[in-house]
Amino acid sequence: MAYGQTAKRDAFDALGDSTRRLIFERLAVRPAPVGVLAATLPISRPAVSQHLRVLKEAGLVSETADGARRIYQLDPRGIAVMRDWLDNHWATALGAFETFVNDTQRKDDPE
Amino acid sequence: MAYGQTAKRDAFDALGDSTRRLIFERLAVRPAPVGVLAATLPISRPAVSQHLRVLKEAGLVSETADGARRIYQLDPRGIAVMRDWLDNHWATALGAFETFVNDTQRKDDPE
DNA sequence: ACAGCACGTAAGCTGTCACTTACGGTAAGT
DNA sequence: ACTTACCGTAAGTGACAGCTTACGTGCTGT
Repeated sequence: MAYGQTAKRDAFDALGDSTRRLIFERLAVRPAPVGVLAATLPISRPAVSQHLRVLKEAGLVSETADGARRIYQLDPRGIAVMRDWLDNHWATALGAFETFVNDTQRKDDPE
Repeated sequence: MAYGQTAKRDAFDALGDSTRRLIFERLAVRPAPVGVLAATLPISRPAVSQHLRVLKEAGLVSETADGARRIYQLDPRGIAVMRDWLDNHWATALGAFETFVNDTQRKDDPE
């Protein structure tokens, strides 16, 4: 499990920024190089590069060299890690909720 | 759809902080009041309160009054919003990837 | 070989956010 | 009624993170 729980950078940290979520959504529609992404965003091109590095370290995007350009696209591994985390904790919460109800219904029993 | 895409605060913004992810994980195991959470965390109790407010605004946790204490527990709505977002964009990315391959395989055709 | 393009990195600045201490409010116990 | 416990809010501070400009590198075409 190379991508056990977290990558070099946590995927949730990466998607915690709204600009990176925008980039993520653009890449979901269509893989693109840095310049194209920067043209549709209100920030400079180096800023997009920095965001892409964070997303890459989180395992959310992958890089493909194409001459002088670098094509970025979504990476399924990072998304899988996030989904697993959500599902796992949600399953735990469901079990805990039953225990919680059983513990508290002794003194409380609404309809 | 009261919780269409985002709540008052985006769920990804809320889980972008590692301390809030810790609180989230603790609440997944077992609903708890503020004081109990703060006792197991390296930060003060008011700090935990502030984090809980962020998580609540994001629809990730819900509050239940129990005398002077406030029991916090996970809220399925916020988690569902995040999963939907991930699944939706991932599905989009899969479709886009096919288009991308079709466009680029004209000059490239590996096995 | 040289000019031009696409991109990453470095350095510096600024705003935001997480944390603290101090305070006020509500509920339970004596 | 008074004290104690549990909690949220306000105000202030410090650190981090995102942004910009400037620069260096590698690839492409003429």
